[in-house]
Amino acid sequence: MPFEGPSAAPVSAARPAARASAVHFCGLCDQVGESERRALRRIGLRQLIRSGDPLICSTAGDAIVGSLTWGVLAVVRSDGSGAQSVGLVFPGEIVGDPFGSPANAAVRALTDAQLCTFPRSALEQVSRDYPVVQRALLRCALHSLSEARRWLLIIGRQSARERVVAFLLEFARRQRAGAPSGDTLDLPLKRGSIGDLLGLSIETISRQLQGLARAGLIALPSRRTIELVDRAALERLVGGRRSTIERVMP
Amino acid sequence: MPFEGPSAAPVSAARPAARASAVHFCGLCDQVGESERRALRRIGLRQLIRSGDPLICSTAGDAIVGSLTWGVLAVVRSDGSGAQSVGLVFPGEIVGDPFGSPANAAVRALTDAQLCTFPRSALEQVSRDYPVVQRALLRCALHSLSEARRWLLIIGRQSARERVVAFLLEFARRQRAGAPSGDTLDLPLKRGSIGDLLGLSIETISRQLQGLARAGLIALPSRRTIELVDRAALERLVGGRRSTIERVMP
DNA sequence: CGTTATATTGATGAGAATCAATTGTGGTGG
DNA sequence: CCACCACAATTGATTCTCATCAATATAACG
Repeated sequence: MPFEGPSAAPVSAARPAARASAVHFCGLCDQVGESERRALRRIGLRQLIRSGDPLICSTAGDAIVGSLTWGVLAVVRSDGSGAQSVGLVFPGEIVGDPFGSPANAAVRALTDAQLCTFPRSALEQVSRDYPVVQRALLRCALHSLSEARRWLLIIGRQSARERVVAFLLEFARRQRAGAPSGDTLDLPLKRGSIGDLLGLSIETISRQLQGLARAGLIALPSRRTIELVDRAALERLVGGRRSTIERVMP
Repeated sequence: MPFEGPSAAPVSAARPAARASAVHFCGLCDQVGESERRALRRIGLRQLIRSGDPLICSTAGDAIVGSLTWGVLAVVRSDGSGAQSVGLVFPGEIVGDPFGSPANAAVRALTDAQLCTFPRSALEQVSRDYPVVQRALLRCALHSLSEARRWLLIIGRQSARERVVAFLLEFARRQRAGAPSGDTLDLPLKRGSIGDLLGLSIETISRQLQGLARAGLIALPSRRTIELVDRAALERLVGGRRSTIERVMP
């Protein structure tokens, strides 16, 4: 347990809001100029979340919008029969609906995580004063949409094997911002969560991983570590389909 | 064939850009004031598209963004082995990526359709001058994201029966803006397209529809018409799962 | 009225869910 | 340090759903 503070403890937002190393193109604070950043810092709050904890998405009746600086989050739908993930959030991406009603957001931390949170209304004011912020938000939304579409393609028609491989490559891709050229994934998900995400059962995930390992395409040194041994072969497995991924908006 | 003009024929953009009846909250021209609307009208072009035609997403190297006024579009990914839809576009929603590279968008009309198209760069200029436009774009993007997440939930874990029912209800919901309280759907999709959208085969779609009809939940008066006879029962079929749909953004 | 797309229906098989049992992995306290 | 426990992961056996192949049937259309 890397964190010693209480979970989701607010921390004074004194420093610049983003670490240069762990963010990619979609960060909120990284797409804007110095003055906007100051304004954001003024209303932002730095939060630490412990793995497994839910993100509190509203404070005092006001929804919040968060910009993840490190860690991985999952967007989940929790109905009676267990939770289903519908997406992941990686560093640099944002979570929470700048317009939506508060309270019906469900986000859970898959790893210990850190994010800057902004009260919805305050953020709105800032984005009125600084159009660039508005622009950054739009970019983020479009990015998330693109990722959601990506998942749709994977979930839609692929076999279990293809889904698992796609997941691994996807995870490697999105995580790479933090750990460059990593052929060793440190998966923060347990099998069940992967299953949720891919629409497969725990057992199927396990079997597929073992199968891939037996085929020599990956290695499973520890329970939560996966090595991409033969990345080329893995990409060939999902290859035929990845040709024209589109960055469309509707 | 309702349209006589050539497909995708540009039409002079003389009138106000939206018909009041067929749009809902996410229209581009309907969320902004009069002056913004004038600016948009100046750069917009009205286009008619024939059912089945692809939307040309770039003109002269510049991508376009379109705001659908009526009809239904599908966002498709077309790889070697046939097309797969990843989403529908209903009146009032927009299509095309305001930031993305041109040319790799794939959108096809499912019905005859009409939309206002804007050159990407011109739209960007307008949204710089009028922050409200930027805001409207963000709203649209978030709306689309929400819909994409919805699909993810449906496609993710549901059985064929549930998916088909969910599709019908979803379609009824989204189409209702045009035809209020419609328990009679005029499906512009052929079975194959539904299959694409739901990740099911043509035959399965057919079987499920027939099954629902035999159970008395729907009626199939004609090939492209579906009546929701027992909407309550239909909603019960997908019900358990729809509880906490979330409008989240990450 | 033939011709071509589209839809329905049936038979079969592959793949994944499910049920059930076992094996690992940490964590705790005796 | 080891026994013990709760939890995660693996493995096997079985069932069931859906894709696939194949054969009509029904429109749609010139």
